[in-house]
Amino acid sequence: MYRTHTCGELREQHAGLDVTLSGWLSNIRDKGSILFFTLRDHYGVTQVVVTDETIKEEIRNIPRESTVQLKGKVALRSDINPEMPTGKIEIIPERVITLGKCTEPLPFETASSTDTREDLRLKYRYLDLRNPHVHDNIVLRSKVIHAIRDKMTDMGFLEIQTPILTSTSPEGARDYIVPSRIHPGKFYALPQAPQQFKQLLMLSGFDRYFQIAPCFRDEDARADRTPGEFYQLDIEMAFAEQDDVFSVVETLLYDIFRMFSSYKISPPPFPRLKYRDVMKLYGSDKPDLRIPLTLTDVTEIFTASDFKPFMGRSIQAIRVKNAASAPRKLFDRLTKEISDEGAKGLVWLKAADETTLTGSAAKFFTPAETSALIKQCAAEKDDVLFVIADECDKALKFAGVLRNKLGREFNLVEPDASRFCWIVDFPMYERNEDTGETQFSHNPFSMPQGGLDALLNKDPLTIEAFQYDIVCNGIELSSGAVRNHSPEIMLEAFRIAGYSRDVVESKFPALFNAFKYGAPPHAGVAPGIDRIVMLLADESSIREVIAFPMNKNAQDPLMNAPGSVIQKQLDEAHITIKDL
RNA sequence: GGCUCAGUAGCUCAGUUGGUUAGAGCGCCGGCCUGUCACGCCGGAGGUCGAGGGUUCGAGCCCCUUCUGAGUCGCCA
Repeated sequence: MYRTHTCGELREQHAGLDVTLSGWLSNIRDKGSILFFTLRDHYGVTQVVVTDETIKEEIRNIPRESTVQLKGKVALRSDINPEMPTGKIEIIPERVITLGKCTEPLPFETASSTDTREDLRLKYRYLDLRNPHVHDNIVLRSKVIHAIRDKMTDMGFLEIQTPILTSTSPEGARDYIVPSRIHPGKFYALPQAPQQFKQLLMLSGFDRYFQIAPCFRDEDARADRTPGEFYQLDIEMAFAEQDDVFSVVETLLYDIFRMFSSYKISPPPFPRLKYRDVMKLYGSDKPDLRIPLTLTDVTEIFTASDFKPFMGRSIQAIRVKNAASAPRKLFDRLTKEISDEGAKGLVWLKAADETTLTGSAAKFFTPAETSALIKQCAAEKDDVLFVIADECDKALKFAGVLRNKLGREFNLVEPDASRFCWIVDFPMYERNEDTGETQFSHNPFSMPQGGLDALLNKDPLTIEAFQYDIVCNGIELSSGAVRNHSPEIMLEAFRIAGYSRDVVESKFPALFNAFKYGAPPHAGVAPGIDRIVMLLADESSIREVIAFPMNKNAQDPLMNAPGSVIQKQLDEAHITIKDL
C-alpha cells in the first residue's frame, strides 16, 4: 500500500513503470523551474525530479527529513550519477503525500551526524541512526549475529537461554542488583556472564552450548567497553580441552571475518603465544600483532652503569628502523605522552654507526655499553632505540604502551589486516602487591595445568592455568578456560588462595554441589559480540556498533536512564533512599 | 576517584600580545537560477563565548572555583 518498490531497487529496466515509493525527503536541489531531491529509506536513495509547478510548491512546503509517499513514473536520466546504484533513473512524481512531517528544526545534519558531539548524537540517536554510515553498522551487526548463529548451529551447538534475574556472584565485577518485591531485603543480580549456568548445562549433558548472551557489569566505560551491558558469544563444550575450543573459535572467526571484512587474515591455526612470552616481547597481554616492533630486555648491559635513571631498574628497548630523521618535536611529544602515562621518562638514541649512538642520554654510556646495546637491538645506521627504565612490571607495561604509540606515529601498523592470536598459559595465581598474599590471577574455576599434583607440589606462583584469551589487533575479544570440574582440585585451588571449604560451598553452592554428580571435563570461551562487530566495521568506539548505547557515565540521554521512580515502586521494593 | 583534552551561532570550527561592533562553512529564512546530485549565486536572521567569582581602565583570551563531555589510569574474576 505504501510502496511498490523500495528506494534502493529501481534500475534502468524499470523505466516507464508506474511506482509508489515512501521514504525520507532529503537533499533538495531547488533550481527554480526544475527541482531535484532524493528520497531515502532503509534500502537506498532514489532521485526525484520535479518540473510541475504545483508539485514543486508542495515539496517546497515540506521540511527536509519528513516522510513522504510519492506516486509517479520511472524515467531514464539524461545525466546519470555513477556513484548511485539507482543513478541511471529518476522518478517523475504525479502525486506527493506527506506521511510524517518533520516539525522541529534538526539538531544536526543526519548526513554528517558522526561529526557531531556524541552526547547530542545519543540524545537524538533515532536521527543519528538515519545516517547511512551509522545505519549500516547496525545492519552489519544484525548480519554478523545471524551468521554466528548459523555457524554455531552448523557446528552442532544449541542456543539455550539462561536467566537474566539471578543471584549475585562474589567474585569478579560489581553486580547490578535488582530488589525483590516478594522477599523484602533480598536482591537478584543481573548476570555478569552466564558462567555458572553454562557449566551446569554441561553437567546436564547438553554437550555443546552457545548463546548470544547479554552480560551486565557495573564498571566504568572505555572506548572499547560499554558501561553496564554488552553481548558475548558464550560458548561451552563438554568432553573438550583447550584445542577443541580453539578449533571451534578459529573456524568461526575466520569464516565471519572473511564474510564481513576485506581485511587480510591469517588462516587457522592462529598463533599461540604464552602469557610470559608476550609480556616480555610486547609488554602487553593483548599485543597488536600488526605492529612489527618488539621489546628487547637490555637490563644486563647496564648492571654496572652509573646513569641514574637506569640504576637498579629493568631496561626495555624498542628499535624503530630508519626513524632518525623524525622531527625532534615527535621525540619530545612521545616523551611527554609516556610520562603522562606514569613512566619515569623516555630515552631515545639514534644510531650513527655500529659503535656510536647520539641522543638524549648517549653521553652517559660507556663505549662497551653503547656497542652492546647496538648489537643486542640489532640497530643499524639511522635506526632509533627507545628505552624505558623502571621497576620490572612497569618497565614492560610502559614499553608496551610505547610500542603501540611508536607503531602509530611511524606508520608501522599493517594496514587492512586482522591479526589474531591466542594468549595461553596464564598464571593461576599472583601475589597481591599490597597484602603479599597469593590470590587467583584470573578465573578461579580454571583448571590448573598439572592438576592436583601441581597444586600440592609446585610453588603456586609458577603454576599455569588452562586459561586463554583471544586477541585481534590489540583488542581482547574474549577470555576462556578449561574448567576445573573436580571438587577435590577445586577445594585445593581455593585453599591456596585462602578460601576454606565452607567458603567455596557457600559462595558457589550450585556449581560445587553439581560437580559431585559426575561432571564431564569441559571448556569454553566467550568472545564479545560488540567488539567483533567493532573490528569488522573498523570503528574505534564500541558505541558506533550499538543501536542505543549509554554514554561514558552509564546514562542513556535518550531515555533519561537511570531515572527516579515513584514512592509506590520504592515501597513495593522495600527500598528507602538515603538522604543525598 | 586521579590525570589529559575539549566546551564560542542549531551543527562543525577560527578567534593574533588582554583592546573598536566576536567571525567562517554548513543549516535556517527571503530572493534568483532548466540537469542538479555536498548544486550554484545574492541577501537576512541567529551569540549570557558552559556557569560563578577574581585580576584589569578593559577579559572569549589571564587566575580561582565549578558543571558537562570524551580519552585514559584505577576498575573490568
